[in-house]
Amino acid sequence: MRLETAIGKLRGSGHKLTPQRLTILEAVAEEQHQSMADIRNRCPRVGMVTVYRTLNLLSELGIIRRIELGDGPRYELATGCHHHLICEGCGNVVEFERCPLDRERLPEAQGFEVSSHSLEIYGLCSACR
Amino acid sequence: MRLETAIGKLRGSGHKLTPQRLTILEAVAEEQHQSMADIRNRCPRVGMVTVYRTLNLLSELGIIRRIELGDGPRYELATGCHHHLICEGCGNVVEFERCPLDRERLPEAQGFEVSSHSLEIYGLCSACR
DNA sequence: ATGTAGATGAAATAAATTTTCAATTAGTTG
DNA sequence: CAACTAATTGAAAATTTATTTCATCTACAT
Repeated sequence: MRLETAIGKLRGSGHKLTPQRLTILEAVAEEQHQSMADIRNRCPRVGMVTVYRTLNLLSELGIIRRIELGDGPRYELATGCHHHLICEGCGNVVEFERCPLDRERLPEAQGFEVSSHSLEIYGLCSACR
Repeated sequence: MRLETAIGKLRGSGHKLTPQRLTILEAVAEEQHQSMADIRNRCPRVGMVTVYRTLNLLSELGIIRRIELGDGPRYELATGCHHHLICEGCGNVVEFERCPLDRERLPEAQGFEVSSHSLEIYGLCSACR
């Protein structure tokens, strides 16, 4: 999802676009799986309360998503595909692009309409093996 | 992973098997994605501190895993495959068994040795559509 | 049975998150 | 474009969640 789409969703659901919200959105969009600390560092002038509230609002609207990769909560834009490799040795996380999902085997048959997904693959990185 | 395997891992890494740890392990094993509240309800006689410490220990040992499905942290046995359908409308979560991953497309080539994974599929359940 | 390193839990502490509420502002309306 | 209003912000307080401390206890090796 592009930033513009996110802003459209926000406005479309009757919320105001404030400079704070824009800053936070940009912070989350800038890189994958941002921690609270990452986000607050990128938004030094936005009050903590607003950061928490905005992350909750954006999550509820389905614009961003909270994920767990081993340490605390992290946030990402709720785009179609996220794939993470998580090393159980050193805790390092890297993304990869190529989607290993077989669409044929997705459970759409149950009446569930799939919009996006997040995949966490656990194992050992080459350094830790 | 069966409970026995988990116990083996725990002991094998030089930790003691206490009744508290066993209770907590059983609580996590009993059902998928258990919340802190779920776990504490199932372990009423185990002190809060021990619950937190044990969940951290078991996570570090790779026996259990912390995941995020929309509300707070949840815990599961770190078995090979977990697949969740998360409705963005009502927040409901259901599991499904059939693994939609195409092993061929997993990034083992990068020297990463895959041991397990967790997949979260977001969308709308039939009721919310 | 005994010894001991490791484990537990109550209390205190710290960290993370939410609520409250007065002041501010985005976006509409005249 | 000035005025209005409901939504938003943020400082402080409150609450919730998680960790540290430390005296006591116990699993398990001997």
